[in-house]
Amino acid sequence: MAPERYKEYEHILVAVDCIIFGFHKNELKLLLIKRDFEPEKGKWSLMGGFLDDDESLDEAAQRILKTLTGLHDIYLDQLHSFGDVDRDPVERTISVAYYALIDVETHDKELLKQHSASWFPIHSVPELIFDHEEMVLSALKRLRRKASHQPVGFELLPEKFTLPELQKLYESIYDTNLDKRNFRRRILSMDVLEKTEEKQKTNSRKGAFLYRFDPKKYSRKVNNGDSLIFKTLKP
Amino acid sequence: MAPERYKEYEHILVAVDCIIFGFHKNELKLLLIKRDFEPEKGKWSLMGGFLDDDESLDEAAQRILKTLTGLHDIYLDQLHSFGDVDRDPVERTISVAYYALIDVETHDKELLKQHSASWFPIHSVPELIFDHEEMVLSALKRLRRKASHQPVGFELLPEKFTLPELQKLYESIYDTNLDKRNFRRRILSMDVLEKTEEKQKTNSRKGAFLYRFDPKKYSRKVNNGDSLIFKTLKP
DNA sequence: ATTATAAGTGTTACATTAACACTTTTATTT
DNA sequence: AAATAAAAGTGTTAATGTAACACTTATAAT
Repeated sequence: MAPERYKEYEHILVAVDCIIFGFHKNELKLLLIKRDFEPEKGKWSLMGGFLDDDESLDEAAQRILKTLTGLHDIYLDQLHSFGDVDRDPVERTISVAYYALIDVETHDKELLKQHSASWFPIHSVPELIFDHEEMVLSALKRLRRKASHQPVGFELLPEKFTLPELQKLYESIYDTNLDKRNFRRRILSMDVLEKTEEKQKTNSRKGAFLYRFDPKKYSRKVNNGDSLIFKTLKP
Repeated sequence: MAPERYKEYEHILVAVDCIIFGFHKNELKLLLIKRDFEPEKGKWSLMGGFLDDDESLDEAAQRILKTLTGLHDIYLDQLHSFGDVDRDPVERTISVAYYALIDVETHDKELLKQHSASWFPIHSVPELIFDHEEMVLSALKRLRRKASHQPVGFELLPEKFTLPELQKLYESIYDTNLDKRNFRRRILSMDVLEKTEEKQKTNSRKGAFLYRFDPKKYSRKVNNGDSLIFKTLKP
């Protein structure tokens, strides 16, 4: 006979934390909120909350992110679960971390509604509570790995973007400098970009052509199993 | 004031499941146990158990694996957490999955003590309980990715092994055939193997030289940041 | 008209990868 | 003793991919 419950075992608090990366003003940024409850009230923290009984982990991540920042329908990838006994000083809690890449421009308005969330340049992240710094480092590692296999840039940039912007993005992800000619050749040879006739003149007198990511071409490639491998980029 | 407990939130049962890969008789194998409790008693399952209050996730994985199979001090990597609301029909449970690669020969004796655990060829895995099949597929994917960056073979083979054995291992991981000459050149050029004078004659009249993995050379390389990238192997 | 600034463009040497077939060794068979 | 069968072992070449490198173009501002 099936039991109704695994009675004898410990039930534990399960948290979900969200690591959100953005890209703005040629810098990779991390979204943080000022914690408004104890413990560590007033300190900077990832967006976190507890898993409810009636939602999956993925759903919890969506809900928590939305509640704290207004961001909704963001594609969140699960990163890792953190389970050290003492990671939360209040009570034994495990945390399942998720991460996402978003375009700061497109989502800015939603965020403005909120006062407690702000973007920090990835190199000037303040002290974080609990093991959140470890989570961020782990997410950054994952982002780098992901970026070397897939054209992640497109998730972090607005619909239309220039190649110099895309290059700056990769440079900030890898914290390095890349050769313009090699970078362009590689990106364009992936054949997932569509050039528009518009020029963006924010950064130069000459202006740079705007490109758009072509999701059809992209998904056709991915479905064909063509790995869009974007090998380790070197200066 | 810091609270003593996050009282208002749901406490949930946290399981840990272990996916163990082995390699024997030129085949990639998966370790499973026959479940001896309800629900699904008598069905095949991954090695699983519940997280205790006083142990980390990593520790729980070690303990659970040891309890059910006798295997101890195995390097377990965290895979993913599975959190669908209905994944366990008895009670809402999330499961953190871990995976490991072990050498069947070396650990065989410990396993023999146990009657409920057996190895299954990866292509003839029986029906599994809950979402365990999804876990296995996900682990296999991860193993393939790992194998293309690091010489995983060494974790799955006995101390001394022949190059044809190592090739068979990679072939079974990728489920493909590889060119002998290219394979050998690549493996040997990584310079982490040591050739012994012994020949193994189990598989041929001529006999194949036994090699040994040189952990010093390997860790020196890894520490130098030399990625032992073993690019996608093609036939 | 000049200047300053970022965008844009090609070529070459070098390294890596894929494709490919024959020889060697030795236990077994005749 | 010779023939055979079966897996181990070995190199070369063409094609592809990668890294290094410097000048021209377009345009707003002066």
